[in-house]
Amino acid sequence: MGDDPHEREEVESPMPELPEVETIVRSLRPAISGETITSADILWERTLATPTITELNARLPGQTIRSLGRRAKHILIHLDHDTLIIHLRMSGDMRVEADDLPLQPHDRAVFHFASRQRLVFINPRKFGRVWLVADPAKALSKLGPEPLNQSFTSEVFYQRLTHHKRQLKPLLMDQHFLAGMGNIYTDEALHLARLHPLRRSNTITPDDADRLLTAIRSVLEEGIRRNGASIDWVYRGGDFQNDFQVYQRTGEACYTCGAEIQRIVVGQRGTHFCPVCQKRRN
DNA sequence: CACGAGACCTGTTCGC
DNA sequence: TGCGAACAGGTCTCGT
Repeated sequence: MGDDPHEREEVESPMPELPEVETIVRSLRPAISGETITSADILWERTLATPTITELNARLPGQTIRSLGRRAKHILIHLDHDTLIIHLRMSGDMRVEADDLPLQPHDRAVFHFASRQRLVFINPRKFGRVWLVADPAKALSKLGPEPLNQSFTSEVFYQRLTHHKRQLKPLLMDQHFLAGMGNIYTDEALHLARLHPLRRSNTITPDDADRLLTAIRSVLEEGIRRNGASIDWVYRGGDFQNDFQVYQRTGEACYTCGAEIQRIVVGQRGTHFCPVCQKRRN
Protein backbone atom coordinates (compact mmCIF):
# COMPACT_ATOMS: atom_id res chain seq x y z
CA MET A 1 0.00 0.00 0.00
CA GLY A 2 1.10 3.56 -0.40
CA ASP A 3 0.54 4.04 -4.10
CA ASP A 4 -3.21 3.91 -3.77
CA PRO A 5 -4.55 6.82 -5.82
CA HIS A 6 -7.68 7.02 -3.73
CA GLU A 7 -5.92 8.29 -0.63
CA ARG A 8 -7.38 5.65 1.60
CA GLU A 9 -8.40 7.02 4.96
CA GLU A 10 -6.92 5.46 8.10
CA VAL A 11 -10.38 4.44 9.24
CA GLU A 12 -10.78 2.39 12.36
CA SER A 13 -12.84 -0.77 11.99
CA PRO A 14 -16.55 -0.05 11.81
CA MET A 15 -18.91 -1.05 14.56
CA PRO A 16 -21.39 -3.37 12.95
CA GLU A 17 -24.43 -3.22 15.18
CA LEU A 18 -27.87 -2.44 13.84
CA PRO A 19 -27.25 1.25 13.01
CA GLU A 20 -24.00 0.49 11.20
CA VAL A 21 -25.56 -2.31 9.18
CA GLU A 22 -28.50 -0.07 8.36
CA THR A 23 -26.07 2.62 7.22
CA ILE A 24 -24.24 0.16 4.99
CA VAL A 25 -27.49 -1.11 3.49
CA ARG A 26 -28.61 2.43 2.72
CA SER A 27 -25.34 3.16 0.97
CA LEU A 28 -25.30 -0.11 -0.95
CA ARG A 29 -28.91 0.21 -2.14
CA PRO A 30 -28.32 2.92 -4.75
CA ALA A 31 -24.84 1.57 -5.50
CA ILE A 32 -25.65 -2.01 -6.50
CA SER A 33 -29.40 -2.30 -7.12
CA GLY A 34 -29.99 -3.59 -10.65
CA GLU A 35 -26.52 -5.09 -10.97
CA THR A 36 -26.33 -8.56 -12.47
CA ILE A 37 -23.90 -10.95 -10.83
CA THR A 38 -21.57 -12.78 -13.18
CA SER A 39 -19.51 -14.71 -10.64
CA ALA A 40 -18.23 -14.82 -7.08
CA ASP A 41 -14.87 -15.53 -5.48
CA ILE A 42 -14.67 -16.80 -1.93
CA LEU A 43 -11.20 -15.83 -0.73
CA TRP A 44 -11.54 -17.34 2.75
CA GLU A 45 -13.39 -20.64 2.56
CA ARG A 46 -15.25 -20.46 5.85
CA THR A 47 -16.83 -17.15 4.84
CA LEU A 48 -19.41 -19.09 2.86
CA ALA A 49 -21.75 -20.71 5.37
CA THR A 50 -24.07 -22.20 2.79
CA PRO A 51 -24.35 -23.61 0.16
CA THR A 52 -21.14 -25.21 -1.12
CA ILE A 53 -18.89 -23.16 -3.36
CA THR A 54 -19.84 -25.42 -6.23
CA GLU A 55 -23.53 -24.77 -5.71
CA LEU A 56 -22.94 -21.04 -5.24
CA ASN A 57 -21.13 -20.90 -8.56
CA ALA A 58 -24.02 -22.71 -10.18
CA ARG A 59 -26.82 -20.59 -8.74
CA LEU A 60 -25.44 -17.06 -8.54
CA PRO A 61 -24.37 -16.14 -12.11
CA GLY A 62 -27.08 -14.37 -14.06
CA GLN A 63 -29.14 -13.28 -11.09
CA THR A 64 -29.90 -9.57 -10.79
CA ILE A 65 -30.04 -7.60 -7.55
CA ARG A 66 -33.69 -6.63 -7.13
CA SER A 67 -33.61 -4.97 -3.70
CA LEU A 68 -31.69 -4.68 -0.46
CA GLY A 69 -32.90 -4.97 3.09
CA ARG A 70 -31.81 -5.53 6.65
CA ARG A 71 -32.96 -7.91 9.36
CA ALA A 72 -31.23 -7.35 12.70
CA LYS A 73 -27.53 -7.19 11.79
CA HIS A 74 -27.96 -9.15 8.57
CA ILE A 75 -27.62 -7.51 5.16
CA LEU A 76 -30.16 -8.93 2.71
CA ILE A 77 -29.46 -8.77 -1.00
CA HIS A 78 -32.54 -10.02 -2.81
CA LEU A 79 -31.86 -11.58 -6.20
CA ASP A 80 -34.17 -13.05 -8.83
CA HIS A 81 -34.42 -16.48 -7.23
CA ASP A 82 -32.32 -16.32 -4.07
CA THR A 83 -31.24 -13.98 -1.31
CA LEU A 84 -27.66 -13.31 -0.39
CA ILE A 85 -27.42 -12.84 3.37
CA ILE A 86 -24.30 -11.24 4.81
CA HIS A 87 -23.38 -10.91 8.47
CA LEU A 88 -20.38 -8.68 9.21
CA ARG A 89 -19.87 -9.96 12.77
CA MET A 90 -17.10 -8.10 14.63
CA SER A 91 -15.08 -6.55 11.87
CA GLY A 92 -16.87 -6.59 8.57
CA ASP A 93 -17.41 -3.96 5.94
CA MET A 94 -18.45 -3.76 2.31
CA ARG A 95 -16.90 -1.96 -0.64
CA VAL A 96 -18.17 -1.24 -4.14
CA GLU A 97 -15.56 -0.46 -6.76
CA ALA A 98 -14.30 -1.08 -10.28
CA ASP A 99 -13.57 -4.74 -10.86
CA ASP A 100 -10.02 -4.16 -12.07
CA LEU A 101 -8.60 -2.59 -8.92
CA PRO A 102 -6.19 -4.63 -6.79
CA LEU A 103 -7.77 -6.51 -3.89
CA GLN A 104 -6.92 -5.65 -0.29
CA PRO A 105 -5.41 -7.99 2.35
CA HIS A 106 -8.66 -8.47 4.27
CA ASP A 107 -11.00 -9.01 1.36
CA ARG A 108 -12.79 -12.34 1.94
CA ALA A 109 -15.43 -12.53 -0.79
CA VAL A 110 -15.95 -10.79 -4.11
CA PHE A 111 -19.10 -10.56 -6.21
CA HIS A 112 -18.46 -9.56 -9.80
CA PHE A 113 -21.06 -7.63 -11.77
CA ALA A 114 -21.73 -7.48 -15.50
CA SER A 115 -21.12 -3.72 -15.30
CA ARG A 116 -17.46 -4.38 -14.41
CA GLN A 117 -18.07 -3.16 -10.89
CA ARG A 118 -17.82 -5.47 -7.92
CA LEU A 119 -19.01 -5.84 -4.33
CA VAL A 120 -16.28 -6.80 -1.87
CA PHE A 121 -16.80 -8.26 1.60
CA ILE A 122 -13.98 -7.08 3.86
CA ASN A 123 -13.53 -9.02 7.09
CA PRO A 124 -10.21 -8.84 8.99
CA ARG A 125 -11.15 -11.23 11.78
CA LYS A 126 -12.84 -13.76 9.50
CA PHE A 127 -15.90 -14.12 11.73
CA GLY A 128 -18.29 -12.82 9.09
CA ARG A 129 -20.50 -15.16 7.09
CA VAL A 130 -22.36 -15.27 3.78
CA TRP A 131 -25.38 -17.41 2.99
CA LEU A 132 -27.19 -17.89 -0.31
CA VAL A 133 -30.70 -19.08 0.44
CA ALA A 134 -33.96 -19.47 -1.44
CA ASP A 135 -36.08 -18.57 1.59
CA PRO A 136 -34.60 -15.79 3.74
CA ALA A 137 -37.59 -15.71 6.09
CA LYS A 138 -36.91 -19.30 6.99
CA ALA A 139 -33.19 -18.72 7.42
CA LEU A 140 -33.84 -15.80 9.80
CA SER A 141 -36.86 -17.24 11.58
CA LYS A 142 -35.17 -17.59 14.94
CA LEU A 143 -34.45 -13.88 15.33
CA GLY A 144 -36.36 -11.88 17.90
CA PRO A 145 -38.38 -8.74 17.13
CA GLU A 146 -36.93 -5.63 15.53
CA PRO A 147 -36.78 -2.93 18.22
CA LEU A 148 -37.59 -0.18 15.71
CA ASN A 149 -40.66 -1.97 14.42
CA GLN A 150 -43.68 -0.01 15.68
CA SER A 151 -45.70 -3.18 16.14
CA PHE A 152 -43.28 -4.09 18.91
CA THR A 153 -44.85 -2.36 21.89
CA SER A 154 -43.60 -1.83 25.42
CA GLU A 155 -46.42 -4.11 26.63
CA VAL A 156 -45.08 -6.94 24.47
CA PHE A 157 -41.55 -6.07 25.59
CA TYR A 158 -42.58 -6.20 29.24
CA GLN A 159 -44.18 -9.60 28.75
CA ARG A 160 -41.08 -10.95 27.06
CA LEU A 161 -38.75 -9.55 29.72
CA THR A 162 -40.70 -11.07 32.59
CA HIS A 163 -40.78 -14.46 30.89
CA HIS A 164 -37.08 -14.73 31.69
CA LYS A 165 -35.03 -14.35 34.86
CA ARG A 166 -31.88 -13.21 33.18
CA GLN A 167 -29.50 -10.28 33.57
CA LEU A 168 -30.67 -7.43 31.36
CA LYS A 169 -27.42 -6.91 29.48
CA PRO A 170 -26.97 -10.41 28.05
CA LEU A 171 -30.71 -10.78 27.53
CA LEU A 172 -30.91 -7.63 25.40
CA MET A 173 -27.95 -8.82 23.36
CA ASP A 174 -29.51 -12.23 22.80
CA GLN A 175 -30.62 -12.05 19.16
CA HIS A 176 -33.40 -14.57 19.78
CA PHE A 177 -34.87 -12.27 22.41
CA LEU A 178 -34.39 -8.95 20.63
CA ALA A 179 -32.70 -8.54 17.25
CA GLY A 180 -30.01 -6.02 16.50
CA MET A 181 -28.61 -4.84 19.83
CA GLY A 182 -24.83 -5.06 20.25
CA ASN A 183 -22.43 -4.24 23.06
CA ILE A 184 -22.27 -0.49 22.55
CA TYR A 185 -25.93 0.31 22.06
CA THR A 186 -26.96 -2.00 24.90
CA ASP A 187 -24.71 -0.19 27.38
CA GLU A 188 -25.94 3.17 26.11
CA ALA A 189 -29.61 2.18 26.23
CA LEU A 190 -29.38 0.78 29.77
CA HIS A 191 -27.75 3.99 30.93
CA LEU A 192 -30.37 6.15 29.27
CA ALA A 193 -33.10 4.02 30.88
CA ARG A 194 -31.27 4.18 34.24
CA LEU A 195 -31.22 0.39 34.57
CA HIS A 196 -28.34 -1.67 35.95
CA PRO A 197 -26.91 -4.18 33.42
CA LEU A 198 -27.18 -7.02 35.95
CA ARG A 199 -30.77 -6.26 36.92
CA ARG A 200 -32.94 -9.39 36.61
CA SER A 201 -35.41 -9.13 33.75
CA ASN A 202 -38.27 -10.50 35.86
CA THR A 203 -37.91 -7.68 38.41
CA ILE A 204 -38.66 -5.01 35.83
CA THR A 205 -41.83 -2.92 36.08
CA PRO A 206 -44.04 -1.94 33.13
CA ASP A 207 -42.65 1.58 33.49
CA ASP A 208 -39.06 0.27 33.37
CA ALA A 209 -39.87 -1.69 30.24
CA ASP A 210 -41.42 1.35 28.60
CA ARG A 211 -38.42 3.51 29.48
CA LEU A 212 -36.03 0.82 28.25
CA LEU A 213 -37.74 0.41 24.89
CA THR A 214 -37.81 4.17 24.44
CA ALA A 215 -34.09 4.30 25.31
CA ILE A 216 -33.25 1.47 22.90
CA ARG A 217 -35.06 3.21 20.07
CA SER A 218 -33.48 6.50 20.97
CA VAL A 219 -29.89 5.25 20.82
CA LEU A 220 -30.50 3.17 17.68
CA GLU A 221 -32.16 6.05 15.86
CA GLU A 222 -29.47 8.46 16.92
CA GLY A 223 -26.86 5.96 15.78
CA ILE A 224 -28.51 5.63 12.40
CA ARG A 225 -28.87 9.38 12.14
CA ARG A 226 -25.20 9.95 12.89
CA ASN A 227 -23.96 7.35 10.44
CA GLY A 228 -26.49 8.20 7.85
CA ALA A 229 -24.92 11.62 7.82
CA SER A 230 -21.96 10.24 5.90
CA ILE A 231 -22.83 10.43 2.23
CA ASP A 232 -19.69 8.83 0.89
CA TRP A 233 -20.18 5.24 1.94
CA VAL A 234 -16.53 4.32 1.55
CA TYR A 235 -15.82 6.67 4.38
CA ARG A 236 -19.08 6.06 6.14
CA GLY A 237 -17.60 6.10 9.64
CA GLY A 238 -20.29 8.10 11.38
CA ASP A 239 -19.65 10.05 14.52
CA PHE A 240 -21.98 8.51 17.07
CA GLN A 241 -18.94 7.70 19.20
CA ASN A 242 -18.92 11.37 20.20
CA ASP A 243 -22.27 10.75 21.86
CA PHE A 244 -21.24 7.82 24.04
CA GLN A 245 -22.40 8.35 27.61
CA VAL A 246 -20.79 5.25 29.13
CA TYR A 247 -19.23 2.99 26.49
CA GLN A 248 -15.42 3.08 26.80
CA ARG A 249 -15.65 5.89 29.35
CA THR A 250 -14.35 3.84 32.30
CA GLY A 251 -13.19 6.08 35.11
CA GLU A 252 -14.54 9.23 33.49
CA ALA A 253 -17.32 11.34 34.98
CA CYS A 254 -20.93 10.53 34.20
CA TYR A 255 -22.37 13.45 32.25
CA THR A 256 -25.56 13.20 34.27
CA CYS A 257 -24.31 12.94 37.87
CA GLY A 258 -20.53 13.19 37.81
CA ALA A 259 -19.89 9.75 39.28
CA GLU A 260 -17.12 7.58 37.83
CA ILE A 261 -18.21 5.26 35.03
CA GLN A 262 -17.54 1.64 36.00
CA ARG A 263 -16.47 -1.24 33.80
CA ILE A 264 -17.36 -4.83 34.64
CA VAL A 265 -17.39 -7.99 32.53
CA VAL A 266 -20.77 -9.54 31.82
CA GLY A 267 -21.08 -12.53 29.57
CA GLN A 268 -17.43 -11.99 28.66
CA ARG A 269 -18.23 -8.54 27.28
CA GLY A 270 -16.94 -5.26 28.62
CA THR A 271 -19.89 -3.54 30.26
CA HIS A 272 -19.98 0.14 31.16
CA PHE A 273 -22.42 1.85 33.49
CA CYS A 274 -22.86 4.64 36.03
CA PRO A 275 -23.15 3.16 39.55
CA VAL A 276 -25.20 6.16 40.70
CA CYS A 277 -27.64 6.58 37.80
CA GLN A 278 -28.02 2.83 37.33
CA LYS A 279 -28.86 1.26 40.68
CA ARG A 280 -29.27 -2.48 40.95
CA ARG A 281 -32.75 -2.16 42.41
CA ASN A 282 -35.38 0.52 42.61
C1' DC B 1 -33.14 -22.58 32.21
C1' DA B 2 -29.20 -19.49 33.00
C1' DC B 3 -24.53 -18.80 32.68
C1' DG B 4 -19.52 -19.10 32.14
C1' DA B 5 -15.82 -20.65 29.32
C1' DG B 6 -13.84 -21.78 25.03
C1' DA B 7 -13.72 -21.34 19.85
C1' DC B 8 -13.30 -18.84 15.90
C1' DC B 9 -9.52 -14.83 14.02
C1' DT B 10 -6.49 -10.64 13.33
C1' DG B 11 -4.90 -6.25 14.67
C1' DT B 12 -4.08 -2.63 17.99
C1' DT B 13 -3.13 -0.92 22.51
C1' DC B 14 -1.41 -1.51 27.18
C1' DG B 15 1.87 -2.49 30.78
C1' DC B 16 6.23 -3.71 32.39
C1' DT C 1 12.53 -0.46 22.38
C1' DG C 2 10.49 -4.93 22.81
C1' DC C 3 7.33 -8.29 23.83
C1' DG C 4 3.57 -10.74 25.74
C1' DA C 5 -0.96 -9.81 27.62
C1' DA C 6 -5.26 -7.75 27.18
C1' DC C 7 -8.82 -6.27 24.43
C1' DA C 8 -12.07 -5.32 20.33
C1' DG C 9 -18.30 -3.88 17.13
C1' DG C 10 -20.57 -11.17 17.34
C1' DT C 11 -22.27 -15.69 17.74
C1' DC C 12 -22.09 -20.67 18.41
C1' DT C 13 -21.40 -24.78 21.33
C1' DC C 14 -20.51 -27.27 25.39
C1' DG C 15 -20.42 -28.32 30.35
C1' DT C 16 -22.33 -27.31 34.90
